[in-house]
Amino acid sequence: MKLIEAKQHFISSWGAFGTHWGINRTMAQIHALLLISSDPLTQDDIMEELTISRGNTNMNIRELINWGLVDRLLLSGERKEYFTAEKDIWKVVKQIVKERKKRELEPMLQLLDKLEEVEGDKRDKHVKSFVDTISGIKKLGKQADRTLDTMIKAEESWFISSLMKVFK
Amino acid sequence: MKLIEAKQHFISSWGAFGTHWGINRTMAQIHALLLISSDPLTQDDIMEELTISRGNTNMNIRELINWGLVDRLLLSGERKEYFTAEKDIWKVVKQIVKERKKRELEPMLQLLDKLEEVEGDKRDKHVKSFVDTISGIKKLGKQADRTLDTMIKAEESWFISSLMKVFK
DNA sequence: TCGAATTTTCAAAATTAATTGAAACTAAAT
DNA sequence: ATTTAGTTTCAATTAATTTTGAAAATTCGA
Repeated sequence: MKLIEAKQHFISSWGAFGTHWGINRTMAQIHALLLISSDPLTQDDIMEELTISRGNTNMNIRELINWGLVDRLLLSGERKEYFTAEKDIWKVVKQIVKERKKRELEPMLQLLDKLEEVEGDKRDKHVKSFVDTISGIKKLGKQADRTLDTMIKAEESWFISSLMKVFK
Repeated sequence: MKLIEAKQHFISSWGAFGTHWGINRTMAQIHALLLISSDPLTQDDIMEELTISRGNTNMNIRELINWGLVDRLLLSGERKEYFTAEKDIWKVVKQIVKERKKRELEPMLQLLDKLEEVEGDKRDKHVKSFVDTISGIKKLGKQADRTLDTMIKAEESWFISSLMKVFK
């Protein structure tokens, strides 16, 4: 397979992959493109490469910057802005985990805390079924939260070697 | 908070949560409803509770069964089908991980294997950047694949106690 | 075998999400 | 101060996804 073909393949697959994880296709594609580019790219480069509009490109780059996955780069003597993606995939994964934890897991845990305090007789099977389910989710969720915190702080080498020992 | 109110809260939040993870709102809501119900429910119960159409209910129940998250139940003497969800949240998580691994991670790893073999001089920085990124993703992906395999086989108690020791 | 109860399908409609592109805005260069 | 290159915004459009509901299919009891 030629490089150009392989790149296209990767970009489109990464885009499709993203849609299964609640990330829009274009955002995932821009990320993929920046991941495999040896040099920083401008908005125009990205528009042209992915054949998408200026507005779409701009909004999704901004969103990637919010997620901490892409950096704006000002080259001296150049008026245009350039963009690069973090290439160390372990850092990328940690960053995504960090953001999703903050945006989704933490609010969910707060909600579960409130729901667990529902009024009513705990011996009533309807109440019991509800509280048991909520408690179970909360317990696992809190564990996941702690585990992810540690993961976010970890080095890749540490992650791999430690998990290799345990998960065996 | 009253039970009925708490249930509605949980169902709607679980639905919104699902949409961030590539799962449609209704499917997540039906799953939530079954999770917190003390008894099995019929299609009509679900339709009524969530005020959704028969077709929608039916399709999403089917999808939940495909995912292995919901079981069909035939009560003797009853003509209608009843449905229940696995209540053990650890089993639920393992089942979701198992399916997503099969549907998404494994195909992605296969693709990366092919893309890594791109033609061209590895000293060319364009080729190198591409191959390095692909290799990095593949390496982490394969590690994740192995880790998840072990997790799928694990007991919850084992999971929590082991991880507590490592991630500390 | 027939008929009623129940489940399933799927084309059309409704809803939601993504994308465009032109205008407004901003900031550097002249 | 004005022009110009570049960036951002957002209302309107387009595309994708979800939902409906009625018809078809199936299943079970009489």
